[in-house]
Formats: sequence, C-alpha cells, structure tokens
Amino acid sequence: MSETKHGNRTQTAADRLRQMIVAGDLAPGQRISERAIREHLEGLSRTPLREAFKILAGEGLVTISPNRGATVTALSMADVEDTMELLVGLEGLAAEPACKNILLQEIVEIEELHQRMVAAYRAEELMEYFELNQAIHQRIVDAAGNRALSRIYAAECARIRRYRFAGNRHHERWDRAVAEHEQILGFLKDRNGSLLREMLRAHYRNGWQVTRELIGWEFAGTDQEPDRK
Amino acid sequence: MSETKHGNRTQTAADRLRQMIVAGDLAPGQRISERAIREHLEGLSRTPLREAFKILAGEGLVTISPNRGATVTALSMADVEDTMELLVGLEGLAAEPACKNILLQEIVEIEELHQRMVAAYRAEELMEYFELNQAIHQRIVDAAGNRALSRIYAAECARIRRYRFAGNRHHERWDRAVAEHEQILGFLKDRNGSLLREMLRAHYRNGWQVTRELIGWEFAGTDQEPDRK
DNA sequence: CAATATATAATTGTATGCAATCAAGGCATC
DNA sequence: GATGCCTTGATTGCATACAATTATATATTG
Repeated sequence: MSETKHGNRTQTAADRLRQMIVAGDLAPGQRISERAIREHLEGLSRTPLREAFKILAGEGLVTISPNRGATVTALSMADVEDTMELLVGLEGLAAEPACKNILLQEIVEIEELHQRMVAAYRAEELMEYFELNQAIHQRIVDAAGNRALSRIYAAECARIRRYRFAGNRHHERWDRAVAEHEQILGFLKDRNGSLLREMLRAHYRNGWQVTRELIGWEFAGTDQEPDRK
Repeated sequence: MSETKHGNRTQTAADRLRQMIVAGDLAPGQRISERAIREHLEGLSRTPLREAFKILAGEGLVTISPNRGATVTALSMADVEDTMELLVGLEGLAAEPACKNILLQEIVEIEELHQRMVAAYRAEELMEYFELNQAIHQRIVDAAGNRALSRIYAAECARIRRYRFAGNRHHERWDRAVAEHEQILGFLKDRNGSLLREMLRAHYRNGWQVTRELIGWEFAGTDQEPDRK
C-alpha cells in the first residue's frame, strides 16, 4: 500500500507541525529548519514543507523571516493578554445568540462533554481535562451560529493554547472551574444570555488570573530572547 | 539593475494577488490557474506563486481544492452577514478601551482622515471615500490598543471588502454616514465608551442595511454556482 | 442520437538542482 | 590581544523537471 498518493502532503505536513506546535513539542522562539523537520517527518520534500510553513504563518503559529527561515512564534505576555481579552470578548458576543439558537440536542452534547471533563478531572488526566474544557467553550461559541466568529475563536485559541496550558498544571483551580462550568451550562439551558455572558467573563478572568501568575516567570527566558543555539 | 533579488517573490506575489482580489479585479468563485496568473505577473515561477496561494488561503481570500487549484473565495450572503455581525461586535469591544486609551494626537489624526473623507465625499470620489471610511474605523479599533483585536479586524475587513464596496455606489447614504462619523468622533473625544459603542453599532447596521439590498441580487449569479467555464 | 468508455491534453502536486543569502571561523592587520 | 575582512559551509529562495490527477474530446456501442 504505497502511502505515496498525490494531493495532501502539504496539508499533512501542516497538520503535523501544527499539532507539534500547539501541543508544545516545539518551544516558542525555536528555529524550525527545513532540515530538522524533514528528519522527523521522513520522506517529505522541501516544497510541501515550505508551503506548510506558509499556512502556519498565516495562522500565526510560526514566524518566517526572509532568508532566515521559520521559527515557532514567540508571543510576549502582552500578546497573550491581548488575545485572552479578545477571546473573552468573542465569547461575550456569542452568549446571547447562543442562548437564542442552541438546540436541545446541542445542550445535551455539551453536557456530555462536561461529564467527561469532570471524569477527567477526577482521574487527574490533565490533558484530557484541558482538551474537553476548550471543546466546551468552542461548542458554546459555535452555538451562536456565526461561522466567522467560530473560525476566529478557534484560530485564536490555537495560537495561545500552549501558554494557557502551561498554567493548567495546578489542580487547585479545577474544582472551581468545574463549578463555574456547571453554572454556565445552567444559564445556557435557561437561555439567559446576559447572565451567561457575565458568567463566561468571570470564568475566563478567574482562570486567566491563575494561569498568568504561573506562566509569568516562564516568560523571562522564553520570550525576550527569541532563540539561542 | 537586475530586479532578481532573492527573498521576496512569494510575498510580492501574495501582495499583488491580494490587491487584485480585494479590489475586485478577480470575481468571486473565479478559478485562478497558475498559468493565467503567471501571464499577468511575468517572470514568476510556480513555487512562489503556489506559496502565495497558501498565504491567501490562510487569509480566507482564496480557496484551494486539492488537485483542482485555487479559486477566489466566494462568500454566501450568510457568510458576509456573519462577518458583518462579527465586525460590529469587534468594534463594540474596542469602543471602551479606545476611549480610555486614545491619545489626543490620535484623535487629531482621525479627524484629519475624516476631513479628507468629507472632501472625497464632496468630490464624489468613490474609492477614496470608501478607503478613508475603512481607515477611520480601523484606527478607532487600533486605539483600543489590543493587537490581536486589530489584526482580526483588519483581516476580516479585507475578506469582505469587495462585497461591502459593491453596495457603496449609491450616494444617498453618504451624507448620513458623514453625520454619523461626526457623532462617533464626538463620543470618542468625550471618551464616552458606551455611547460610542452604541453609535458604532447603529452606524454599521445602517450602512449594512443599505449595502445588503444593493448587493442582494448580485449574489444570485455569483454565489450559488461557484464557477462555470 | 444518447451514453459510456477510453485516450489524450491540461493542470496540479512533489522532488530536486541551482542561485542567493546568511552564519561562523580563520586570517591578517593594527 | 582585539578588530575587521574574507573564505567557506550551511540554509533558504527560486526555477524547473517529473509524477499523479483531473478535465476534455473522441470513438464506440446500444
């Protein structure tokens, strides 16, 4: 079975690289030489790889400097904060239309995600918890039924994912977050848009405050000095 | 003087293509074969052109179908409406921080843009008017001081630019729009965030309502049938 | 004549070679 | 010994050749 089909090497490369960056396998600021990556993603030639770089650059995940190649985009604390503020705002925009438009079926699905998230919380499965948490928020935004909004929200989440995740290692916040999620679901079911918006706002701010302190000192080394060999 | 310097053919191609698409030289849904473009942008080889496609695809300006090449992204009426709604929301998010953070210098600059816009309005210089109008809104958003917000706002504006422009040909809206802009500037100077937000909201909705009707029938042909040869 | 199958042309996806640029180290000079 | 220049190696940008896929036109058959 020759895996050598025509038509998706670029996309595959982009997907794998995105995964690596978003999951944090590649450090921010780190240089990604075509050579190094091709050793990991064997059998890949330069052209699709370079096209993949361009795709990821468009998503803000890598930064390309002319004649100097690609690096994993390193965000400053200010960049991350700006983006968090934007995400809060986007969820706020989604709240009322989501309450108006959401189907019972969708609420059930979100509750299911929530149950799985609680299970992951009990099992202390960090990654799973984080993923489901994000998925729930995305689903709420999606429920607003605005494709442009959903797209932007997803893209911006991906961009700062690793920074938020870095602050997720401490459990103390989790139980409160779970409680907040339950309130959020409650308002969604009651279709109370304005309260949902306020709750999402508070939820985000609470979470980010914890995260910010945890990652604060991490920035000292990673960000100011873009990269070192 | 050989123009054959190394390091920016891809970017140049992307810029020129973007210009063409945003300005409306290429119709939505139209196929962009590598061949055809290379005839216009002479001396360009396939590699940088294809990389430019990927960049523009990331910006949502072109759509790439595997093994079938690139087309100018054709948005449905629903897509444009979603995006307009998002833009309203983003301006709303910007309003209060903008009032808080804007410098007098920046207000002066925006007023200058406004004066130039009024002049273009009087001279009935369609394009100039439209450009300045957009620039003013961008500057207000920028004044909020959130880079992520500014970036998204600019990108989404570009994505639907040609659709909004299509409805800009009728003058009857212009005088009202100018008046609204003056109110907007007033609230900005007064640093009245909530009124600014409401005004921006109303301004957008008024403008879009006119535009929507004007472009309504244009969609019948362009959109439902993506392209035909 | 319609419909399908097949061959052929056109177009896109990928690999690779060459040119230009950048980075590092050695050498000469002060 | 330090500093600046030049050479050399590595890396990126671009052009082009080749492979795979899709579209088109023709022929064949019912």
